[in-house]
Amino acid sequence: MSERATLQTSELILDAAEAIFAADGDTNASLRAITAKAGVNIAAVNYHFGSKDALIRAVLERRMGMLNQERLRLLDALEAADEPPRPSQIVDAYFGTLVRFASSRDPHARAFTVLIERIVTDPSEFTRAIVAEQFAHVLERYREAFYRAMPQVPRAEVTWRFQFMLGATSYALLGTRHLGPLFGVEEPQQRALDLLLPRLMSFLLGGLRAPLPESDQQDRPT
Amino acid sequence: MSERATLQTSELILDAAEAIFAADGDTNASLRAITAKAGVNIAAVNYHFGSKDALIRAVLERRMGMLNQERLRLLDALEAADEPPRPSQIVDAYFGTLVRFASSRDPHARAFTVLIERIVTDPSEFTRAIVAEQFAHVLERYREAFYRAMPQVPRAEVTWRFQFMLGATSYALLGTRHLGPLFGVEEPQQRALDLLLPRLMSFLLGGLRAPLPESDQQDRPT
DNA sequence: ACTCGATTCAAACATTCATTTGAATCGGGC
DNA sequence: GCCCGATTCAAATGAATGTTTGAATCGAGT
Repeated sequence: MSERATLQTSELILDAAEAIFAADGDTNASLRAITAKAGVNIAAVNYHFGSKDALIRAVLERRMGMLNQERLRLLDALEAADEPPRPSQIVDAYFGTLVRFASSRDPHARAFTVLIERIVTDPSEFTRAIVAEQFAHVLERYREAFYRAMPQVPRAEVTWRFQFMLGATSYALLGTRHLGPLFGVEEPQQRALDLLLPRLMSFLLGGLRAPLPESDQQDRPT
Repeated sequence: MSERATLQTSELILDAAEAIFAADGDTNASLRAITAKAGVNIAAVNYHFGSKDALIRAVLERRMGMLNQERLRLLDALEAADEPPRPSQIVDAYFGTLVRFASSRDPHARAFTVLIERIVTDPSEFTRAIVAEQFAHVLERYREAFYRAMPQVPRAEVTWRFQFMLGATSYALLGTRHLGPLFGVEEPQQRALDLLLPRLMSFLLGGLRAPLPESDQQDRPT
């Protein structure tokens, strides 16, 4: 079974790596732990992927494509409509997609959400570069969609608020398992995720539509 | 110089560790790199601190105390006033303190800000436990201050919004060096930090005061 | 001038890691 | 039924890590 087996072990490794990277971090996770969880030999990683770095890249690229695809699909639909999309619709297309991904019944998808959120704040130049490279064009399209939907707000202001929204969403997702104890919040996991989206949406839109800070005339129009 | 020298090398190590932990992450940073930067012998770490873990704890505790002190001082002042503190004042006392810390001219303080923000999302149980243990009582006091300042908002809602604000602030601080390239934002570092606080404040208050999500009657009053 | 505890230092130790190696094993194509 | 490329495996390799060791060095107290 030369071909079936290859796919089998490759995906066994990818699944195990996804889970262990999410739990322990990418540099902290050892190939021995990953291959043990996958039930394959250590050398299989280098045979199928070439190196640990290549494995990390493969794990990330496998799922980021899904996120990108869904986000672009929703944005295309919004922009194809008669009326120009409203900010709340863009926010839902971008952040709602991620939260729904995190709320998925698929434990692999849930693990990946934690992984991707962590990597954005990671110190490793290598992993952040992968994420940036994969997300760049989607972020660009959404940023421009926000610009068009909020023409009265200076672009620098919109960019910052986009970034703030990313942070709030990141903590919302990481929080249910990492920050929760810090707050004493103890809602059941799945229920917390179900309630999360409307709560997060209210907050994001409130922040996005907040009055501009005083005396913030940009002095350097781009 | 038995006593002077001890303080000297201890603090040389702490300063170097702070910088390298912030740059590379705590598990990723090696004692050899730290002691090389500090200009001391490798064994000095174990002699003065006992272990790498103890060094990490020492680095964190040294500065978290400052943050806690300032945050409690400001909150005490607010609560000692005639009128009860308004949400915007509490937000400024908590998040403004952090941003001002990050905008400090002291490069050590700036490095520490990045370090602490990273650790909150770290996979390592060990470091997160230290941060949680150090911050717990301050978070608790601020959370209750928000409860009192916003009696009409359900407590669970306030807690979540507090957490969203933490995330937005975290990305605001990490962002100027990590996420910036991802957006193509290229403002000079210091100027970006000066403009950051008013921008962040508008966003946080907008989110905090946003209308409640529909159909969010809590069904389980605590 | 000397002694003694505190501190520094170079070297070694034990462990863990990613990666490589070369033989063993598998299974479809002739 | 046999062969050969693809795949798996146990074992070894070499580099990097935190920690320990024991001798060398320092400097205040007498």
